[in-house]
Amino acid sequence: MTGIHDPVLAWYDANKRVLPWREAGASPWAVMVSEFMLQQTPVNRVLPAYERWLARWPTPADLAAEAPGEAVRAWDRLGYPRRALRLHAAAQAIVERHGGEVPDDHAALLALPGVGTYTAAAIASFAFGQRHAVVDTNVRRVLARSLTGVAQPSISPTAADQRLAVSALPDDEATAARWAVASMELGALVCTARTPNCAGCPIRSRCAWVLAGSPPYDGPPRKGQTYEGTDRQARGRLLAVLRSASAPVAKAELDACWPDAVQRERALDGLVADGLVEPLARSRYRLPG
DNA sequence: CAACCGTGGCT
DNA sequence: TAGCCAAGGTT
Repeated sequence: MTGIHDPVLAWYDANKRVLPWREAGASPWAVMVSEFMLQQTPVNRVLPAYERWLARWPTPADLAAEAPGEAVRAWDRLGYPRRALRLHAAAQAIVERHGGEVPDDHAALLALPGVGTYTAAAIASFAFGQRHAVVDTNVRRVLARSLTGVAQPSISPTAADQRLAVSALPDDEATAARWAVASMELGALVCTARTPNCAGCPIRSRCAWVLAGSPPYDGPPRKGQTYEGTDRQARGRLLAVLRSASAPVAKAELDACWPDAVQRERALDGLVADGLVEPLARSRYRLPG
């Protein structure tokens, strides 16, 4: 399996995208911001928000000093706005517990709000050059195909995925760090979910899935996520109104953005419970101050 | 652990 | 067109 390292690393050097968080001057904080934004949001949509965010808050302390609502507003339409709240809380934790510096320790990273197994490993690897299995959906797919020989990885991450990724990690720290980005980039650009570009793949001659004749996916059906008419959509509508408002918003204005009163109240209550919306006196609402 | 949590582009 | 998918985390 080590046979796949060199071709993927060489492919990466020749084909990697130029991304701001990969520049030599990118700080650990910049890497961390990018990782939060990239959780379930495509690169192209992250780029503008990322640039604005770092220009405004170049250090964790800068963000920590702001009201959380400003983070939610600056999050714009990246989706899953709780990530903005968690990034803000993580910035505060970094100031309080780590002197304002993004920690380089995996366990310390994992203890931050909004940082799970993947993000902790990604920051430790990308920002600090450490050796970690950085297992995201791209890497799971690359390993599922090239090593396991199946069209798609399991629906949700498993301990087996993690073990496989650990076993595929180069021994040398610097090489492991390069492998982490490179294997992820291969999954993003070539070994894609829908229509992989196997003709352009540096390891097609060693890929277990290709060698098996590229058999189609035969696992359980993937749950298609509906969106129309869901609480999520209602929450999105409500929050969009509050994001664009510069002053507290009257309840009546929120009522106008979603017809079903029961669902609307549930969504609003949920936003308040999540800390994304702050209720004020006289039935007015705003982003948390 | 399954369900929940946004938003938009692509096929 | 309607689904599928996107650098996950939390409960």
